[in-house]
This record gives sequence, structure tokens and C-alpha cells, in this order.
Amino acid sequence: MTGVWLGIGMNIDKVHHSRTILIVEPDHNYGQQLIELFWREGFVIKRCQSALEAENFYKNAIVDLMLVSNQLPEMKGLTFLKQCRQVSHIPFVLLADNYSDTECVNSFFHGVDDYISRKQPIKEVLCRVIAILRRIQHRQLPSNKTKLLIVDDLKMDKQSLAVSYKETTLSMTPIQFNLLWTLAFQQNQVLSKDYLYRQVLSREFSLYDRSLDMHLSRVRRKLVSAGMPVERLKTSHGVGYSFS
DNA sequence: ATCCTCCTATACGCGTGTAT
DNA sequence: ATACACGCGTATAGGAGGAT
Repeated sequence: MTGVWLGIGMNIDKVHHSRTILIVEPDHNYGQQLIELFWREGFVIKRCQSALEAENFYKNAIVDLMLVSNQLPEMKGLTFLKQCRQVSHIPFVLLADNYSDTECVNSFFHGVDDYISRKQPIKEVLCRVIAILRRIQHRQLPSNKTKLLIVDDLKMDKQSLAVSYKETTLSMTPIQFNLLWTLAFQQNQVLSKDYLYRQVLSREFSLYDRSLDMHLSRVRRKLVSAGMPVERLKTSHGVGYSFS
């Protein structure tokens, strides 16, 4: 995996601290300005300078949004967008060197989420990205503010961190609770370890880090001891985990 | 200072996927 | 079918931080 790590949630007061933005910008100065702006807002930033490097990120779905120049070394940003949209629906913002009506319309036709001219104030780029992420969040997690989650026999109360399965009350640590909540909230979806590391442990997944497996193992043991069929907390080998 | 809880790191055996 | 590499589950040890 190529690309440069530039900041990992330094400002925990910001609401964006767990969001990862991929900046694909060959222009060093403009790229640097973007990095500093998003970093100050608490985003996790990944940067690369070519479409080839960026492929790894969207194919593995390890970023929340891509901010892409329309002047890449190998191809136009629009061409890269078309490639990306064949395999990924990660939010995609195209940064236009020179605004073009035709390119703008074509970009939206091919699935871009926003088309912004570089002549616009750089803070507008930030605002538009935040707006897209807000919309995505509301769409994906319509009840993100939910305090009570009930999935069949499983009941979870976010305020008290109380978990019960059927009639059995289970005690969970905050991490165990968040892990189970994240999985149960997106029932029947296989969530990648990378995603779970960011959601639950607020850090990036590394190959030899077994912490998440440890927490999952403990959550599974508690639920199974309460009578839950073991196959409901399923491991997808090499992919991630799911709750059914 | 001591104890306790929670988390992380490490090790090891087993399971799974894949190439032959 | 078999061998091998890689991934997973989990036991254990130890560190960090809060409570007493």
C-alpha cells in the first residue's frame, strides 16, 4: 500500500476525527493546503499523487471520501471517476483546474458527488466535503442517535452500556459494547476489520494487531454463554465480521 | 501503595484458503 | 488429496489508569 499518512485524529474535539479523506492531488502546494485544512478539522488524511496509487484505497474501501484533482498524471479525473465507479461508491469530489460546464455535467452523470473549481475559496471545499459526509451519515445511519437497539433477543442500551440476551444480562466493557453495537446496528453486513478498527478502536488496522479479535472473542463468549447461537457472530475469513 | 479493571501485545495451536 | 501459507481464536502476561 502506498500513500502518505499525515495525521491521525489529532483534535478529538472535532466531530470528524474518525473520517478518512483521500486527497489525490499532484500539485504539491494545493495538496498541502488541503491537507492542513482538513487536518486542522480533525480528519484523518491520506494523500497520493496519482490514480494508480489511489486505486488501492478505493478498492479496499479504506477511506470515507475521495478528493481528486481533474489533472492526474496518467488520466483525467473524469476517467479516474469512471474507473472508480465500476467498483466503488465511496463519495467522490472532483477538483477542477478550470471549470468546464461539460466536464461538470459529465462528472455528475458518472456519479461524482460534487464538482468544485479550484478558484473557489479552499474553505468551500472543506464545507462541501463536510456536507457530503453529513448527508451520507444520515442516509447510512438514520438512527445514529438511537440509544436503544433491539435485534431479536439482543437488547442494548447505549446510555448505560447495558446488554441483555433473552433474559440474561451481560456486562460489557465500553469497547466490547461498541463493537457489538456497531455489528448489530448493521445487521447482516460483513464489516471489514479496517472499518471496525476505526469505528470501535479509533485507530487504523495493522496486520499483526489482534486487539479487535480479542474483543470480539470476549463478546462472542459472553453472548454464547447467554444462549446465543455461535454462528450469529460470524467471521468472514480475510474479510471481517458480521452479526446476523 | 495496593488493588482492580480494562486494554494491548505476544505466543501458540487450529482453521481456512489456495496452489499443486 | 495434500502441503503450505496465512488468518483466526484465545490464553496469558503485563502496562495504564482510576479507586481506595
